[in-house]
Amino acid sequence: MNKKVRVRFAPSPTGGLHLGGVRTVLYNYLFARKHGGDFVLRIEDTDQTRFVPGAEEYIYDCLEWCGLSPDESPLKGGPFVPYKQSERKSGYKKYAEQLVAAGHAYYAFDTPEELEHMRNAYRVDAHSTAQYDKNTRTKMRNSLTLSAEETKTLIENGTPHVVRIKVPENQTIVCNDMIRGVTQFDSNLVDDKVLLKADGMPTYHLAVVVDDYLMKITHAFRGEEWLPSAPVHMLLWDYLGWKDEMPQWAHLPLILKPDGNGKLSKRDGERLGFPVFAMKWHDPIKNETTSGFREMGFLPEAFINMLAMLGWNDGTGTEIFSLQELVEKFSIERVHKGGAKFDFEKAKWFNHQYIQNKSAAELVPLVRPYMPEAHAGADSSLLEQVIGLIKDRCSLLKDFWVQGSFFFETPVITELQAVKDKWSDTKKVFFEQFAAALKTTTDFNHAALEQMFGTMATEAGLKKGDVMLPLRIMLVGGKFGPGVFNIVEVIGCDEACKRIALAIDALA
RNA sequence: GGCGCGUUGGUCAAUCGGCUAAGACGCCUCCCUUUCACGGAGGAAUGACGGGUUCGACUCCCGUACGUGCUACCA
Repeated sequence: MNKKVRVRFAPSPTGGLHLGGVRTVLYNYLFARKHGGDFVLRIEDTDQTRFVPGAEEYIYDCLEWCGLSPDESPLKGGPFVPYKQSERKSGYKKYAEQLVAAGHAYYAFDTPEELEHMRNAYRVDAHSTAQYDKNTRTKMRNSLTLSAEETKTLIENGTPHVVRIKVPENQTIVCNDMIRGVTQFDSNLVDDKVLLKADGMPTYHLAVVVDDYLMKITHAFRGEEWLPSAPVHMLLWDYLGWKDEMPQWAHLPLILKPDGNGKLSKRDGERLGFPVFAMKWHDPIKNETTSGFREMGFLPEAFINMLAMLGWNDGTGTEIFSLQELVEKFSIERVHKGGAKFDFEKAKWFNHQYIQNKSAAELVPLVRPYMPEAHAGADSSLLEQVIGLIKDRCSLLKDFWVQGSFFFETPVITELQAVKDKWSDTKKVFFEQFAAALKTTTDFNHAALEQMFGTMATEAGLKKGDVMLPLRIMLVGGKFGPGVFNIVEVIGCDEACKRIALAIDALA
């Protein structure tokens, strides 16, 4: 066990990269970095019926945005090219045949109709379907029931056929998992999975073990949904004669939906108003676009940090970790066994922390893409000033616009009624005088302005508190935002006077 | 249905036999702030159930319940 650590993330490019997928990438990445190993990205596109244009490129983009770039991939290349299973197609057949020759697999010629019939005919009760296994394979059309001659003829005639593993009877198959410890399976309950499909492509089961072997993978991390098929993989490692090279397994817990039960899905995100994909995904087949964490205004570091904590912690209570710190602290043994419900509020909290830890200047280029087009080119020093004023009330990058749009455009007043209720001629006169005073004052900074405002209010026989809120609503449009006089200082005299005048008109 | 996996506050979770059960998110109260936030101080809220083992069990074992995953020529 002193081989160089090599791990892989092996997605099937069929759509957006889901939270759970990114976390699997992350744990692979952390483990590889921690142990000075290699992180491989392998594209498992063996199902040609599920090909989705753009899905592969999307994965590369996601990993890059997350800052989790692989050392070897279809894009980058590496010592074990190609890294796409569709391009490795020709390599799998010989292993399937090797298994047939050794008596660990067989050819099966059953049509979909025949399979369907078998599943119904041999089921033990109404709730289940029969498996293709030791009980039923003797009743099907395969090289176990057909003579060698018949089998040969069928194959030579080009009869569609698959290769199935011949699962042994009465064995206990043990999977030793780094997270869960020992799990045992009764081989009598494992079915004869297809290894090589009729189109010549391997199934996942054959492809993972062959490629993990060929690519010298030492540790295989994947979602918990794979645990039930682990015995098939164990058997394959054994039958192919690679038992000593078998990677160590770790089956990661699932990420569940926040409410109710079940695995988190794209639909839940839509229903509950949060993303489940890392980045925006456009499905060219269904022609629908799904927004992602990036579009929502997450910083990749925060997104990664949040994901790391969903199912793992270092035991100290620390929650904020840089990627480098995660690399140092991460250990697969501390990953939980149980699934975690995703909590979007907590996710936002992580992002808030990261935003607060950045200076306004650092935030300028990050916030800019979330500005509406008309203001995307806003002056950087203005932007920096605004960001500095509002960042502590922003959790997402897109919050900067909702919290600060009034710095850039005259707002629509949504809370006029709150002013109107207590409006008076005295106040009207006061605000007119205040606007006039703004134009002549030489000391245009928030502290001086506030003092002037207070003094004038008193002179007009008004309480400062009675005119603060009206001023805020005139300038901001609603009851929110940073200090009113900071706002006056930033938007400047002309704009402030204009908004006051506009509001006075609206109140008339 | 079968098989696998899991189960500490609403959520994420610490604990690896000594618990008066950390911490974080969220929620509530108060302070700060003549707005809303931020920040500060408090608060409510937890071991699924039943048996064992043990001086002692949230921690170990066995059942039960519940949840979840798989049960495709999909991954």
